[in-house]
Amino acid sequence: MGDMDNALEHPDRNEIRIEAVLHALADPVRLTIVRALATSDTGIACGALELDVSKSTRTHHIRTLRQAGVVHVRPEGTSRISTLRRDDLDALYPGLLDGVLAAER
Amino acid sequence: MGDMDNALEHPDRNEIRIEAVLHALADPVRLTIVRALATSDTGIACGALELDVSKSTRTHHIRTLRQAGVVHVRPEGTSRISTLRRDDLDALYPGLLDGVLAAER
DNA sequence: ACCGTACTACGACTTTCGTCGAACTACGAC
DNA sequence: GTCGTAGTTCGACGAAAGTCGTAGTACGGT
Repeated sequence: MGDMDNALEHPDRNEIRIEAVLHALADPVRLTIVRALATSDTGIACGALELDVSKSTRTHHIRTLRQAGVVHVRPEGTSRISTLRRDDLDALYPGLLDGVLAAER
Repeated sequence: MGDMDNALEHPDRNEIRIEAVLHALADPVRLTIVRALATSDTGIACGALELDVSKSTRTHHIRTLRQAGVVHVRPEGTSRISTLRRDDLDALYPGLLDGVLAAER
């Protein structure tokens, strides 16, 4: 059953590092994902995201976002539903997420 | 006199891209620089920054920040004084900078 | 003019990162 | 059970990024 190295592990709020968050957001694909998640309270399955990258690349980006503490991922059937960890990010870095999302250019 | 490729060129406010800003901020050395600049209205010379990297690396990071639109650099004698482009960043991405700087951890 | 200080330019090297395809696991439906 | 769908894992690859030392430019002081 794999190595369990990152079997849906999420950092606690106090384990989230600003450097990792910024790095996670500093990629066009991941930024697209975050923007999509920001418009959905229910969350979005990886495969339902409109991205022109392969499946494995999608997995890679979602994992990066998850390990950075930007998104929460929960299994649901055969899917993985991602949601933005808005409350945690707002608590740690008030304004950061809003500022990033304000850049609709 | 070099190639003038980036002779203190700064992007206009409307040329600043969020992706470049986030990438610029997503490095520990540059984050240190930004935090230092945030506490100084007069600006700081590259050499006056407390960093354990070489001179050329310092130049590299300051250029990255400048080209991303995060800092403004002006010559002053033999020094280059860097200042945070707080107004531009706040106008484009309100809250972003404050959020990043809130992370004093 | 000379010298020292402050920084930049240019390679070079190493590491990280984004990307992919192929093989694999997990779950639901039939 | 079989099949298909949804994601993951594992290398592998090329591109980008951080680091450095050396050499060079620019400016101020003497």
